[in-house]
Amino acid sequence: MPVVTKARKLPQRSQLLLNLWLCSEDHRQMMDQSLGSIHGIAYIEYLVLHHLAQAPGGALRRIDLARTISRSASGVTRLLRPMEKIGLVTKEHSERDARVSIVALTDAGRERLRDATRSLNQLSEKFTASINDKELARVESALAALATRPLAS
Amino acid sequence: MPVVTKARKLPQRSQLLLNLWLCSEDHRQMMDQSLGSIHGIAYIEYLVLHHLAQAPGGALRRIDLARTISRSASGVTRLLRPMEKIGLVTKEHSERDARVSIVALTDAGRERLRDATRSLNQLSEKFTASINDKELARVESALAALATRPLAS
DNA sequence: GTATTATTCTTGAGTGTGCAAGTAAAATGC
DNA sequence: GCATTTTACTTGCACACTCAAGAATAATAC
Repeated sequence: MPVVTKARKLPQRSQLLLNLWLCSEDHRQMMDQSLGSIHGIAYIEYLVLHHLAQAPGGALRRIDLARTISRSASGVTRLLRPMEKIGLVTKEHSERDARVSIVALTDAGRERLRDATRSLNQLSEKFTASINDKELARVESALAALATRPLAS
Repeated sequence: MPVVTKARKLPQRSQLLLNLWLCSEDHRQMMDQSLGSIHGIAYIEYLVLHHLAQAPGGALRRIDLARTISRSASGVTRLLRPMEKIGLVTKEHSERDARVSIVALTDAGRERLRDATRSLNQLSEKFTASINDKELARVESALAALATRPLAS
């Protein structure tokens, strides 16, 4: 007689994190495709433009950018290369520290960001249409609690 | 005089999705590292084992597995190869349809899943320690609403 | 039954990512 | 000042993933 091990459900917290992951993956794929086909940039590239625009002077050290978007330093190097090539950002040198190189938003980058933001907002509206503002606020605060670092709001 | 464009904050819903993504990425990286160092499997491999265990008979068609874990068919082919090699799963043929190949959990796979689940639960507890059960339930229902397909609970 | 279309899976090519190692420069210790 | 350590960045390598194309089989149309 074969031993049948009953498949068990996971505890609520494990299941929640699994669902968080799957849901976020689906959302990212959708955003990647939409932003890619409409504006020619990936979601992660949008994130770069956005964070640069938020930074004073529209510029950041590469290492700070890397931490902000949860990528490695080498990841940032390779991510920025094509963005420099098409003129969305430029590479500048720090006068104080010869090790650091600064990545700065160009006018073209600012324009692309503005256009892409319109699409992003529409897509986000659509994607979150099923939950109301009250629920939204709750999820927002729960996410902030979960995060291992301060989140923008 | 230089034109200064004021950096604007994003609408709440766009910002929420951005935060959801970042939070989920951090969580995934943490899980990957922990499960990898302790049990030698990636988070995505854990997900495979888990879904196989949930399926009747501990087996699934590759294409169904792919949809469940939000990966492409080719992604599943390459993901399963090393797992077959170390004996966590086996490849079987369908008698009804010669096109499909079935992936089935082995005893070793079941055992690895059981061990890894213990770690996963501990990690999940720790990761979600900052929110209480009530908030947890709210996030759970919000996630279910956001998802484009039914989520397990 | 035969032709056409759809489905399942695998493979090749291209892309994106991290890690480890290497380079250069700054900071620290003495 | 000089040696050591730390920091910022880039590059080589390995790996995971997708898409497009191809092979085999099933389903559908007629």
